[in-house]
Amino acid sequence: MTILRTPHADGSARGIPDATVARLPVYLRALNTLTEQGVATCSSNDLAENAGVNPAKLRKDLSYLGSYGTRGVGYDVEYLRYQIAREIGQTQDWDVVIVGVGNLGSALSAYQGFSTRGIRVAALVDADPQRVGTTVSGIEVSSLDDLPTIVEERAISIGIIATPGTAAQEVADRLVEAGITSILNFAPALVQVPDGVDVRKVDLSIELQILAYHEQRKAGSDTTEKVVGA
Amino acid sequence: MTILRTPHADGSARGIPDATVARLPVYLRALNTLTEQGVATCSSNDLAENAGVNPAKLRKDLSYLGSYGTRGVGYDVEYLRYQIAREIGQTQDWDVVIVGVGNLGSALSAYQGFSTRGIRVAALVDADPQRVGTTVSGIEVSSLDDLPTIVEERAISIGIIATPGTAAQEVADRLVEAGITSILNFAPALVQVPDGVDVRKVDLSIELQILAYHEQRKAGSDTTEKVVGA
DNA sequence: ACGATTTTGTTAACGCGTTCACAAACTCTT
DNA sequence: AAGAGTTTGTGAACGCGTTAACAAAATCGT
Repeated sequence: MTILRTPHADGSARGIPDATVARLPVYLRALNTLTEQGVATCSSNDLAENAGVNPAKLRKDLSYLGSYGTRGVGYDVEYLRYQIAREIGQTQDWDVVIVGVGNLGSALSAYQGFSTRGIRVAALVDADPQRVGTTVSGIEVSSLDDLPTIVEERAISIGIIATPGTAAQEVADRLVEAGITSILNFAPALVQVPDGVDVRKVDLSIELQILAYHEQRKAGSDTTEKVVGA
Repeated sequence: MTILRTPHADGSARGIPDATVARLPVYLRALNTLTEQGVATCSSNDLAENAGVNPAKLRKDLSYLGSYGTRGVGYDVEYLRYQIAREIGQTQDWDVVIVGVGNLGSALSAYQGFSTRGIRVAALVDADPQRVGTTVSGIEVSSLDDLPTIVEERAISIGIIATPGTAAQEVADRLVEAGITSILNFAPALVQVPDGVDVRKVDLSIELQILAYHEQRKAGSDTTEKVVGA
């Protein structure tokens, strides 16, 4: 069996590189900033600076979506914003369910950045009976056992794992079983999922460990590097 | 002026690719898992599976550190764990300061995953006078104005921004001014820092937006893709 | 109307990272 | 001791992403 994607036809489904997809939300935010500043038109240079990327890279990224700029002029901020929003599905709101209402889960449920970006925390779930029934960020916490019902009733396709690492795989299994097809995993553990389910992982300590590595090199370079010549 | 790094001499400072550095903490965790399971020796296949990467990639990554395995046998789990820990500076604890004690900052200050990975939250700082003086996760919240003193006294080199996006640049400036040379930015905003300061960015909503994009394609593929052949 | 200027969209070169494939090196069995 | 079987370390091929460079297309000034 072969799946052919419409190559350039309707304007929606081409093969956009992963690296580009990951930057589209960044461009979206930069465009929002420009709108707030009352800017109606911008060049790729302007936008690239606001997004923190190379202008050529920005133009190449946008070229995967279509030709939404005008040569000699630039991009209409509002128009481009809409085109990108449509491309990444931000013309609608996405309901998500958070599993694990500990410190991190609670913080995520209250996170302001979600609502302004089309993410709505629709349900909270926890395995701990003591937490079930309590209200967090104005949402009543449900039992992990009710996941299938919640997911189906509210047509949720995205789940967030905010549990300890030991529970992550179990939770992932139950999310998939309940019909979730995209998972954002904050637990410090690798989770296995069947084909067709997307998993992204955010590991808070790894980011710090990477910084620590570079710190160590900065400090260590005083002794292990040799400064030569003029 | 030219800076030469010792190419292969003492065993510490070579030019390890960024992509490899980002994976070393993952290997470290996988090795810890193996240790807990009582495994004393493992092959690159075993370890790669635990880390969720291609075995060849794992071996190549490790080859940047040195030759710590034995052909025909594999890797001594404890020995390799120590070598990686030393390479990424995890033989010591790293003190960090968190700026912004809102929902996210509070959650981070209580995050269990840090302590087990050599990260110690040494100080909490907030600009809001109402929060200064309160105790969060057993740590007294200090004023943002005290940042220089705190950073110097406790020899902190890593700072975490957990403020709203609007405050991010201001906080970054003050962190740099206080002597911080590595920043982990959770605020949904781009921060500019001088050369010599490392910044890494974690954007919680972007990760979800990327998932939403793929979800949209999954849903949309019913109509825009054509399934051909058998 | 037309040349000068601006800025996009795109092609081509480049570099980094991943993966394959295999020789080198080790253990185990006989 | 020697051959069979493992597994590492690495050179080479490959692919993806980034960047530079430029032609195409628009505006502006005269």
